[in-house]
Amino acid sequence: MTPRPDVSEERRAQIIEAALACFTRKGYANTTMDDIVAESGLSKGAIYWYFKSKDDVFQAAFTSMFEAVSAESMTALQACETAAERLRVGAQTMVSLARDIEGYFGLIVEFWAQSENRDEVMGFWAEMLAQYHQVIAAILEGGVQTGKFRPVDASALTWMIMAAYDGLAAYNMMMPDLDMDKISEAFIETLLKGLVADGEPE
Amino acid sequence: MTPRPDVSEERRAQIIEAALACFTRKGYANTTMDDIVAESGLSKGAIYWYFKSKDDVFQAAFTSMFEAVSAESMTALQACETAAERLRVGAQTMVSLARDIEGYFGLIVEFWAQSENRDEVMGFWAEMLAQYHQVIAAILEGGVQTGKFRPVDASALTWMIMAAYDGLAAYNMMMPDLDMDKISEAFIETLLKGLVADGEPE
Amino acid sequence: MTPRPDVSEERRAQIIEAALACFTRKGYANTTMDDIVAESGLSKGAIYWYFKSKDDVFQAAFTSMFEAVSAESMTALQACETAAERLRVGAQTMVSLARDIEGYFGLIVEFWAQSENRDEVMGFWAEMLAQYHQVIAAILEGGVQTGKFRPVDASALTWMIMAAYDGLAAYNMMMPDLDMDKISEAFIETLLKGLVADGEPE
Amino acid sequence: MTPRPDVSEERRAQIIEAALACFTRKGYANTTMDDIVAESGLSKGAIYWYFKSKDDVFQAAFTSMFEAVSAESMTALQACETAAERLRVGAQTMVSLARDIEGYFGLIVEFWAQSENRDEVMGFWAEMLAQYHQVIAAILEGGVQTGKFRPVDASALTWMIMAAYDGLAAYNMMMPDLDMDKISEAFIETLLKGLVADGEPE
DNA sequence: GATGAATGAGACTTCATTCAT
DNA sequence: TATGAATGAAGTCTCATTCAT
Repeated sequence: MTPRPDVSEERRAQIIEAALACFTRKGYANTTMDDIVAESGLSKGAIYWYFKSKDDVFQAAFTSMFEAVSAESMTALQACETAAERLRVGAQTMVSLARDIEGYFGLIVEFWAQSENRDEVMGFWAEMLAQYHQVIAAILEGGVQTGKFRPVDASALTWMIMAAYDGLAAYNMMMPDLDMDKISEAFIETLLKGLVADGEPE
Repeated sequence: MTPRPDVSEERRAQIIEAALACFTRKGYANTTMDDIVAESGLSKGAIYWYFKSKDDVFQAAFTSMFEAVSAESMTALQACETAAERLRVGAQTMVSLARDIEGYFGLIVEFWAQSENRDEVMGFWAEMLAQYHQVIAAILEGGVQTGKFRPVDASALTWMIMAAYDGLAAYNMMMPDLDMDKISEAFIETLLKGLVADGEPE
Repeated sequence: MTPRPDVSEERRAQIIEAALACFTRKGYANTTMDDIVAESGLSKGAIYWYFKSKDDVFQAAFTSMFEAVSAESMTALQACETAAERLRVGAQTMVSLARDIEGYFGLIVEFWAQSENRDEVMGFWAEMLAQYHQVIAAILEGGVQTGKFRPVDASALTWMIMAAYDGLAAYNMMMPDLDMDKISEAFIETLLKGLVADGEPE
Repeated sequence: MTPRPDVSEERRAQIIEAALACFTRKGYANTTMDDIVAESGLSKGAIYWYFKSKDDVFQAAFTSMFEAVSAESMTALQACETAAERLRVGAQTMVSLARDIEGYFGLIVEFWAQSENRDEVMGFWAEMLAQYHQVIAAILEGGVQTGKFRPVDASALTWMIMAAYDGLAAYNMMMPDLDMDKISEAFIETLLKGLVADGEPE
């Protein structure tokens, strides 16, 4: 009697993938557990075996996606030499993210907005955003410390840059015709103009 | 025989006020018609006498709020002399908005997300955002035309600024401890540095 | 001060006409009091001033229509010489009725079927049908007494003839393509063949 | 591990039986889903697991009843030798039907009347009535072809016979004291007199 | 007489979750 | 582990009827 191979990780991944597909396609509220069941090819019971609720599936799916994306973008950032370059690459990454996971920020907001227990959910996102914030703030601080950037409140500016790209992702969901590349470029270049210290090349 | 005074406007306002209170407190999905009934002190039938659906109540409530806010900020903007000043005042207005109508962006997204007919709802937001966009883009274009600002893609930049403030509003919902004033200021000042043409005073 | 002319009969007629139009167009259940209000051009309160409920309107409308139709068909019948002729004319009248008041029997049945208080409603129709029955039974009995018709149970046969034409009216409502004239003729002629006594001309 | 026995057919039957009981007792409109829930002993969800709407339950219930009745009467008809005999047996069957499923014609009409989409529902009845029509028309045609019956428009006459018995069923709902047997007999015998060809025994 | 705003009980349906097998 | 039938609370909306003016 060989022990059955452990399929639980595989199953979780299967469910998460299906869930993500449903959520991005139809939003959180409009996705039913039956949708996820159909998309995953598993059974209702199986979903509830691995996750304790619809909320739980959602958070797991989002965490998983977020981790994958983080790893990827980290690699891209590390290849950059200057702070300006990093900002540009970061911006491109965020635009790509919005395109790949269509409406990810809309999902975040929707999920939060319709939560019975907003306080609990708040913690979840706050943590995710904090990680994000740390990476970008480090880029700005790097620029400031090397004298390339004027002294700015890196943390504050970072929040706003993040907000801008997350907001753009939400806009893109509601207005698919926006040219995100053009918008992002106009923004980043102006910002860089404002950031670069006098007399410094980029 | 005095004709009965027309109370319909009063009733509509009563319902809208109640609805807005409920929606901002609990989100769109979690607000039931019974909540609005209780909050307004009217009956279910009365709500449906003045509005044809929950959606309809929401759109009316949101429009009414938007119009009130627009009127206010317009007045503030008209008192400004320079484009830079206008941008600063506009920013402050948007921060105030986020503080006053906590979660307005969540409502927008949630309402959009739950719509059966997203295209229809898109039109609703598109119009609202277009008005918003027009005002801000005009500020930037004004700056460019007077030579105060470098030539920039005003429309693109405007979308991003709007996205940034809507994103910030969303962040503020989920992280109420953010110092929005500081964040907004760091952002606007950097942006202005990047905008102002060489050799020009602000 | 001339006394205001009494408009109550006029109003009742107005309401009844509107109600009949609505009921035949949409059936009993699907007709709302608001439909009748709209069709009549009066107000909700006016309807309830003259009638105490939707049921009441319906019964009044039906009675009124029935009386009008009865008077008309009586005249037509009295012009006939033989019993056979009377039967033929009666048949034509019933087909015309089905065509004019489209679905009248369907309305009767629907109204009965969805009544909370079927027993009460039963009496209403029973009385109407009894009047109807009397007229037709008299035709058959006339034929029998003059020796033109074989001796038959005139009352029983009458019920069935009435049922046939009312049933046809209902069928016509649900299957508008039925050729009622042809169907009625095939029926009446066969029936007359079976009725006419041996050796008698029609 | 024995596989779970499939109870779905049993459940459907359980629901259909409960529904039929409710519908015949109170009519279509006055039967609520809660009535069916209570009568069936199942839960609301269970009903909607097996049927997608109240309409769907009704159609399933009616079809099932119709099929049961059809099978029964077919057997009875096949035992008859002559066309006249068949007509008599058919008539008895129709009277029994009216007695057993009191108000079936009311249900037909009511269901039709309340339909949003009458055309769709028409198809449902049309099919049912067409089967009915085919059987009876075949009897008449058989009589004509063997020379027992005079040449008549079998199809037209059939519609009227059906209408007569459905009409009678409706009358019986509203006037339960009618002696349907006597009425039906007087009718069929007269009709047969009119049908049988000269010089033919029955 | 007449108006029409207001009422509120009640209907159908959805869907996250559970649990016997 | 896995299944999918079963649960039932909760939600939106309709509409006959009432009543202050």
